[in-house]
Amino acid sequence: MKAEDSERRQELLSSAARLFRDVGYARATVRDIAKAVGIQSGSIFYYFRTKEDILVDVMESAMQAFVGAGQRALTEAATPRSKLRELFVGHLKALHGTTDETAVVLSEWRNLSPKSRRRIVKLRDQVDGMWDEVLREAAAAGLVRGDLGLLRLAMLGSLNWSLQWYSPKGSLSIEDLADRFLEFFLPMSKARG
Amino acid sequence: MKAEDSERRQELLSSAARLFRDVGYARATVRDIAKAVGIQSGSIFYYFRTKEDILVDVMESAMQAFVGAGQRALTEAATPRSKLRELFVGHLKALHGTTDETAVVLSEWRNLSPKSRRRIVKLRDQVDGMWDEVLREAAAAGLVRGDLGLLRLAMLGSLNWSLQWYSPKGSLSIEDLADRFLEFFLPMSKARG
DNA sequence: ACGTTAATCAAGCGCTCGCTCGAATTCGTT
DNA sequence: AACGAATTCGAGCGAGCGCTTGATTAACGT
Repeated sequence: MKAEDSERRQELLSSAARLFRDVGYARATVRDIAKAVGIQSGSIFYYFRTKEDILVDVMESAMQAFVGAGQRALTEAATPRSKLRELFVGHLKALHGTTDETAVVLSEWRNLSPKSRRRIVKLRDQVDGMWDEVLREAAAAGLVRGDLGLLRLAMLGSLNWSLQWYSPKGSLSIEDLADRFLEFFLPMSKARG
Repeated sequence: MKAEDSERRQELLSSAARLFRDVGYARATVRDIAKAVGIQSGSIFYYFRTKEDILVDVMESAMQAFVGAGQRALTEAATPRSKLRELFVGHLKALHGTTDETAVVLSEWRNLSPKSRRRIVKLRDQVDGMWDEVLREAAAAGLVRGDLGLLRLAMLGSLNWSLQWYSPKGSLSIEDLADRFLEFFLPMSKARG
C-alpha cells in the first residue's frame, strides 16, 4: 500500500484535525499529533513533507465536505425553499458533525501559504456558486430579494458563527436550528414549498 | 508617570493589536511588537508581565469598543428600528474602524487563560444584553419574531463574518452594508420608524 | 529462508520563542 | 552638579519547536 493513502495517514489526518480544531494549528505540535496516534514525532514526516501539508489536507477535505453537502442539497430537494433548507441543514451538519473536523477550515486560513490558499479558495468558490444558484431560484420564486451575494454572506455568516455557541448535545437539534434561521431570512411564505 | 498608563504602553498595545490582527497572536512575537515601536524586546516586560497580558488588554479594550457602540446606539436612537440600525452600524464601525483593532476579540479566545476569558465574557454578556433589549422592543413593535436569542446570534454572526470579506476601501459603505443586512432580517415594515 | 521494501524508532540539530537580569542611560527634582 | 527613580539596553537562558537522519524492525513476495 502506497503511503499516499494508507490507513495510518488517515489516522494522522483525523487526529491532527481534532487537535487543530481544539487548540489551533499553532499550538498543536507534531509531537502532540504523533502521540495521539501512538507513534514517534519523526515518523509523521514519512507521511507528510511538512506540518503545513497536514493542515492543507485537513482543510481541503473539510471544504470537500461542504461541497458534498451542497451537491446533495441541490439534487435531493425539489423546490427553492426546500433546497435552501437542505443547504442550511447540510452546512450545519458538516460544521457540527463528528466525522470531519470542518471547523478548521473557518479559522486557520492564516497558516496557509498563498499557493495552498488558492487551492482551498477554489473549493470555497464552488460552494458559493451552489448557494448563489439556489438563491437565484429563491429570488425568482419571490422568497428573497436584495443583493444575493450579500444575502449569501449574511446567511453563511449566521451559520458559521454557530460554531461559537452551538452544541449538538443541547436540546436544539440541527434541523430545528436550520428551520429557525431560515425563518429569520424568509419570514413570509410560510408554506410555499 | 506610572508605567500603568504611560504613552509607551499605549503604543505597544496598539502595535500589538495590529500584529495580532494581521498575523495572529501565535505568530506575532514579542520581538515583532518591540521592533514595531522601536525598542528592544526585553523592554516590553517592563510594561507587561507576560505576552498574554498584552492580549488580555487588547481584547478587553476591543470589547469595550463594542460596549460603547451599543450604548451610543441605545441612547441616540429613538425608535426600535433606528436603534437596531444604529446597533448594526456601530458594530460594523467598531469591527472595521481604524482606531481599535477589535477584530482580535473574535479570533483569539483560544489564547486566553480561563481567568482572563471570564473577564472578557462578562463584557460580551453586556453587549448581548443590549442587543436583547433592542430586540425585545423590536419584537414588541412587530418588527421581528421568533426566538430573540437565536435572532441575536444570527445577526451577530452575519455582522462578524463581514470581517472575512468586507473592506471599507470598497464601494460599499458601512452604512449601506448595515442597511442591506437590516433589510434581510426585517424585510416587512419598509417605513416604520 | 532470504532479500527487498515499507514503516517506525531514537536521537538530536538548529532555530526561535517568551522571558530574565544586571548594567547602562535618561529624566525630573533639588 | 548631583542624586534617585524611571526607563531602556544587550546579552543570553532554558525550553520547545519543526524537521532530519541513520539505524532498526515489520511485512511480504518468491
